[in-house]
Amino acid sequence: MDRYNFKKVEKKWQEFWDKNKTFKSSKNQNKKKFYCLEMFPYPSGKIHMGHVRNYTIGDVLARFKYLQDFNVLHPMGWDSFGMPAENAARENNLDPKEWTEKNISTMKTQLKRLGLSIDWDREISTCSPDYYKHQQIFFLELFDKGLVYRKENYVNWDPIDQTVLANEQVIDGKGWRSGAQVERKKLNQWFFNISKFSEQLLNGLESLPQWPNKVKTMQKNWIGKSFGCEIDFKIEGNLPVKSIKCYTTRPDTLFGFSFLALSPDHPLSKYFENNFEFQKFKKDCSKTGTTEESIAQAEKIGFKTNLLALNPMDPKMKVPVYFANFVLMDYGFGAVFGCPAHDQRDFEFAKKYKLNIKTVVRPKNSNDDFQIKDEAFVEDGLMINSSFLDGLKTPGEAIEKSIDYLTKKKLGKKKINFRLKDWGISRQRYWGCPIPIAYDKKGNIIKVPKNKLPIQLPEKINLNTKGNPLDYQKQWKEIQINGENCTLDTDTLDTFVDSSWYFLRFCSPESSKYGFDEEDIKYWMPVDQYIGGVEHAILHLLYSRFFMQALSFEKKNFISTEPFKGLFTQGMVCHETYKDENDKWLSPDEVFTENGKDYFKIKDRKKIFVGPSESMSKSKKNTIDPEKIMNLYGADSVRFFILSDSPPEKDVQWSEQGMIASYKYIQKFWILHKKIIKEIKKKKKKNENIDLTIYTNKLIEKYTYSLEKFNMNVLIAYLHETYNFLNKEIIKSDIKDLEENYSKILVLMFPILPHLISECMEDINKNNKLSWPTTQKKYLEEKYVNIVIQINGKKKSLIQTEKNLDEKVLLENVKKDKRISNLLENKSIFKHIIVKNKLVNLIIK
RNA sequence: GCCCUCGUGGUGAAAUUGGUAGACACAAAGGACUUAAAAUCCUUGCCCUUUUGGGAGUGCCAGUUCGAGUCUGGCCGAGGGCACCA
Repeated sequence: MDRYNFKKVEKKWQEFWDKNKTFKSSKNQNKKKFYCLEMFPYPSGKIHMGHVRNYTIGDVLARFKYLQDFNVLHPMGWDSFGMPAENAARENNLDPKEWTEKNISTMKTQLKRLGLSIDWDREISTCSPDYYKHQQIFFLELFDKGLVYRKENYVNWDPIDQTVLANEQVIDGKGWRSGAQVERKKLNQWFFNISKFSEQLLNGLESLPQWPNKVKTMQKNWIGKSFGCEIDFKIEGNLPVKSIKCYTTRPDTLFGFSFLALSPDHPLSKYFENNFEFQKFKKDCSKTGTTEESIAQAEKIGFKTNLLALNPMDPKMKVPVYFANFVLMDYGFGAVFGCPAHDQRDFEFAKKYKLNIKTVVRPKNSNDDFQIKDEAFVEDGLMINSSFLDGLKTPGEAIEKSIDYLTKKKLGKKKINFRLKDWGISRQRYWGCPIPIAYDKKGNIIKVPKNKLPIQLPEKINLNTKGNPLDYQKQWKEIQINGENCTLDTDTLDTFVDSSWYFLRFCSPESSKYGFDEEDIKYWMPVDQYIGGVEHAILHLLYSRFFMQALSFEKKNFISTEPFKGLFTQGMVCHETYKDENDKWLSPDEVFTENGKDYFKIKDRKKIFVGPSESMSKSKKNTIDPEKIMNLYGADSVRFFILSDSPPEKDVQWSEQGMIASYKYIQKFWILHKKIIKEIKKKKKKNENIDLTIYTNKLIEKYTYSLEKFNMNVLIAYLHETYNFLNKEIIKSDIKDLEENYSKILVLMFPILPHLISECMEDINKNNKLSWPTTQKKYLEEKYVNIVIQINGKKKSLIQTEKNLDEKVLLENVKKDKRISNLLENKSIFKHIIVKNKLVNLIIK
């Protein structure tokens, strides 16, 4: 018998789908729509296994929805702006555009080989002027709505390369190329006012039941709503400063106040600019870089001023004012009141500068003499040493009462605070969307008029310059606006902006007037199922949600301001790691094993070290190239395997054995298929085989259930089971309803193995219009059922009975069972529990 | 430190939501077919017993229940997230 030739078959069907535009989608008001979207890839060169997993999951769902007769939108595009293009271009003297386009073409071919049901007519690329033109229009719209503004912000600055570094380009506080100590530098940058929508973004999470709780929790924490109090501290000293504002969530601990700490960037720092010691202190702070993590790891340092802060609870209590490196300007008012006894950071700071530490909260199970010792006490407790607050429960009562007091005395007031910061969108790079803003000679901000959009990136420019390459483009920068000579902003937009609205563009990829067409949006949006990596749980998803808010702000033309109704985050693809005796990473191609335990280098047969399985990455060389695998085993096998071993939300372990098993499944299924076709075509009189019909109906039920729950690994198990069943039962005799049942089973398999099943379908009915099978109730209800018999809750036996058997008769049958009757000897049944058609539990003494 | 998630055979994992634990697959061992190998198929898989059987068992300890992998509390362990968030 012929082997299944996946190369021929897969090519045949991919060409068929292409030619017939099988997956082309258009609005159809008579049909229910389903918008299935996977996170679009960055065109880095070739697709990796993570893409294979992501797009296979999405494709199975999309094809399932096609079969359920939904009007499916399943598009694909390219997140094609970003640093790797610029880096690759610098390293190999290439043009980022050419590099990107070449990668897109390669990866598109690879995705097509996977057999995805994509409507390629909607393909978009964010680096295309057709796309970013609309983004520039959005930018100006948001500018008009007051949602874009300019302010100074710190960046990672590489003093040797004279360039701004991304956080990931800072390694151990040093520039990745130059190795120079990274400094903090202030730059004027553009911001989206995302914090304006803090409340909406937080509340919106409540309306997303089809999102993983994990992601919602992460976003909730990121937005970080807190209830606290704003306090005006009166200040005494030699500066023209009367008061300093602080935000606190613990006003109850004010009686333990022992210092006031300001961020080094606090406005008051201007009075110390000429102070040599302060300069030195600030320089020390700036060495730590801009990531919060690096600030976290730095030792706590401070600079003492001559100012004194008065305790609002008792103005006679005066404490010193410091600048401290652990206070962030971005949060609250850039000033905190220090209560060392009940905050660990304050405690460490107070220890270092020998400041007063006064305990004002005690644990519930101690007495009023309680004193904190080696660390701050931060748990719930009762107030002590705090005048009118003494004895109150804290937090809770004590916080409420202290806020009341401060409000009455007009020293403070209740305040809700969010920790969500505004989104800085300026990037000092070439390969991004130009910002449609220019400056006149006086430096005023001038919007680029719409008829001059898009501002296109200059092509084929020299990238081997220090700093931002666009700064050197003198001709390009010059622009005439209203007869005046202006200069373009040379920064480009954060690539997260590109991906914050691409799902809208997919609805109207051709619309030239505006980024999307409102009628299209009304029909297709929201995305019914969004699928991607959990690494985008916060930023990309939050920014996209913000974009919907911002675009509909003062407009309300969207059906929903939430872009993604359902979200699924898939796990990573992992592989063992290998290292040689010199601690160098080895790729799986470079090693071999004979017993599955000990691994050796192919080159010199030296033993190597096997590390833990980790997510595939180029740096660890533990990647498997999907193209190579597809050449060896075909697309259907890869699709089958990538779903088989683990539930999609968990990490999956790549296994060559598992891959081969998937390949074998397809081969043996093909052989079985040919046998079944032969059976179907026989003209003999056929026998009734109710078992097959029952099996098929049950399969349809549980298969659909698991698919809807995204339990794709279970689907694979069912397919194995189905093969085993068919292989055993069917060939035995001529069966009447074979064709009908078998074609239903094939439809179930279609989303996972589209090429193989298309080929199989051709043997049954060439012009079959496939649709998802439904079940017939009468075949799901069985005549006989298995009843578990328990004694004192433990399984002892199993009997088969008629369904819905009378309880008395059932109990008679149970007692007749040999094993049970043995166990019942000399015992009396003192209670029985019957779960209908399932179980009998006898309680005996 | 805070928040979240998860602990089931040698391995990846199922378990229709409180009712037969280990489906399905990988690996291993034994066997069948073969001159042989490959391929394919079958059996086994914790403890006691020659067998028939019996027992234990879902990280650990309690609890609720006729019955717990599933629910509750405590502990232990692993993984993930975090922006020192005042």
